[in-house]
Amino acid sequence: MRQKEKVTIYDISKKLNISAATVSRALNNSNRVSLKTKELVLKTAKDLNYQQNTLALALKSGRTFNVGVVVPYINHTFFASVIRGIEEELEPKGYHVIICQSHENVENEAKQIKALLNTHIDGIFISVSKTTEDIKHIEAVRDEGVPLIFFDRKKDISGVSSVTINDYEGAFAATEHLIKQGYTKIAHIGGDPKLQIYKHRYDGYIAALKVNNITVDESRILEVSSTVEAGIAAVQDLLNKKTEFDAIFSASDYVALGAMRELRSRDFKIPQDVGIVGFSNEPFTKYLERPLTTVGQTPVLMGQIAAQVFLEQIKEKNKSVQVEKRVVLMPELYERETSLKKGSTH
Amino acid sequence: MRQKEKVTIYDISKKLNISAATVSRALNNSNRVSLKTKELVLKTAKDLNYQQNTLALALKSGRTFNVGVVVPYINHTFFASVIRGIEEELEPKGYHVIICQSHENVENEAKQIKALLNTHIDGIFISVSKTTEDIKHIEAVRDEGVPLIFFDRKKDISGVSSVTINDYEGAFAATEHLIKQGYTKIAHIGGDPKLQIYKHRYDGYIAALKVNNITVDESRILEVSSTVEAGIAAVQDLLNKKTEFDAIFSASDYVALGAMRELRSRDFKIPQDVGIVGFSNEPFTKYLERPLTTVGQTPVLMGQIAAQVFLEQIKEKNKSVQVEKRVVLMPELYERETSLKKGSTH
DNA sequence: TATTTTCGTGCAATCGATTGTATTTTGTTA
DNA sequence: TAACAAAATACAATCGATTGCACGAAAATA
Repeated sequence: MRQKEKVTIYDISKKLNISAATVSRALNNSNRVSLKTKELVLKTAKDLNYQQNTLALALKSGRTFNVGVVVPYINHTFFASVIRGIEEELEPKGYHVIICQSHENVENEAKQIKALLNTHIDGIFISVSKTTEDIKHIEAVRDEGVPLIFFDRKKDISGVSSVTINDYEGAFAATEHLIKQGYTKIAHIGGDPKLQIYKHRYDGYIAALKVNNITVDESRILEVSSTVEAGIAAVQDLLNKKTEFDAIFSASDYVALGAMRELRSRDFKIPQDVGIVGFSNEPFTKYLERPLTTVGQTPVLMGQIAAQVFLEQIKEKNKSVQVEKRVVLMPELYERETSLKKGSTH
Repeated sequence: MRQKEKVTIYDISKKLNISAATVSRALNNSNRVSLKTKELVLKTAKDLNYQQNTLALALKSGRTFNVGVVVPYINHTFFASVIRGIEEELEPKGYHVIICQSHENVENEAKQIKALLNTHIDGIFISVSKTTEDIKHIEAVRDEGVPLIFFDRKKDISGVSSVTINDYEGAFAATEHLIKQGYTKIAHIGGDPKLQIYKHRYDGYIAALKVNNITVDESRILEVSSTVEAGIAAVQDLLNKKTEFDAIFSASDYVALGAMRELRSRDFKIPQDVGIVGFSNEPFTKYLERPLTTVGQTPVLMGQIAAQVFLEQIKEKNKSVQVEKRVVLMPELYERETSLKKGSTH
């Protein structure tokens, strides 16, 4: 298994007795090469199975046509779908998407970004980890002049574009939906408010209560990580403390799943005794024994738009204008069984 | 936002009035450079915030320290976990893992592989798509002399190593477990046997029936794609055709989920009327209202081993020996409620 | 036919780091 | 102190493609 010899433009130039410069120009369809030579070069390139060495090209041009995407977890459908959206937009333009995961760990995130910068990507898309407070590693991207786009989970850094969804409105709609279904003692199991998304969901929840003249009871509000186990623990916590509640608005589908499981094991009836709404519309929510009401976020669209923002940005890179673009998408509530006390509204 | 000027070894060499060659050797800790110069260079490199240009290095050395992983879907926990295993082994050694998805589409797969080869990765890990029959694009990897490792879903190509699990034994154990629970009319909803994994699961199912003197009823055997929807349709199909069955061994957790949902909506009781076993131990299986019995595959370990095989292979690359290594892992049955007619065995 | 313009090509530098082969400097020994 | 070995450093080619500049030949113009 000998390493196959790579064919270079020099091999072509030797074979045709012309200079490598001409071969390069011919391959790039320069109008400074005669049609005859062009055809000859193209044919020879094909015959020899010439493959352009992208490393050499990247070294010379400074562009690699690779972009990096950093997400907390690749196996969350939400993030996987955003990535899909980015791929759909960028692959037709010749870009290759390098996917990295931070595992919700800021050190990992910094490492991944460093590795990406080191391989000279043309841009970075990032949804920051929960533990990301120090943002030196993110500012470093901007400082190197590498286009940077936040999606879903952002940090406020001037000059950096972002594509997010309106978590506030999503949470507001979810909470108001519960209220309209007749629930009044609505608990909120949210996430760390250091992440804007969780802060906004919390705000939306509070606003919906206030608009509907329901007093906010702090004991019904918990902050947990977004895992099934945390959802189980959260319900145990509420029950142990004898906190009254007849509904839960969770900022995560996984937490909602855990909550449902724990409630069920204690013989609470869903949605009769307790109504539940999650967030993200993970695929499993639809197929649960009792399908989960949840807020859907159009992640593919989010990825597509993020990619478009990136493409605009590299266009403008030469002109020394700096444009910061903030796109906010509207979420949609999927009303399913876990919250329909009164029966389907459709 | 000016592009930060990159610091090169030439900048260091100019500043210290020495040649770039010496700087390079100093940075690489060559013993042909005096300790004094070394220290000077290292200090200056730090002061100027020198970052090695990996593109130049890759161009010269032919190694990029990037490896590619191609999977059908990144959001399947199984694949995500394998990737995690690969990362765990390879990142400490300075490698960067580039993740790609084929979306179960052979053309996509070929495109991704081409893109990877084009960016000069040092190796490729792949779990082939369901639609992969023509394997020219995979043979091309081997022919270019790029180390290639199959995991989970493999094709038989001589000289290519693989890490798989023993699907036969997993299926055998799952089926025999159902038999021991008293089920006799066990249906099998499998996948396309063109994929070895599904063929082996089918074989294990058949073998378990035969060993236990249960006649194989072809009408109880279906082939579907591994989605929830396909599981729903499969059960509908069985019922429409009035096929008798008191258990289902599914080659996919997603299909099992769909099957459960459809059975439940028709008022079948699980596990009393119908026992169910899935395959993969996807995280949601544990948290279903009725937790799903399933076959677990140690995917993180699979990734780790695949990475180790890769590391061995690049070591041996220089010596012109060609070693093909086939590692087969043993799966484990997780007995949960959907199959425990007689109650827990523990 | 002489002069200018256009066209097609080649030369050589460049991107940044590595490395075999000089060459210089230092140190050792007679 | 001359002669030589050893150590430290410099030179220059290399990886593969691109591109500004120069040059010669052909074509257009006077």
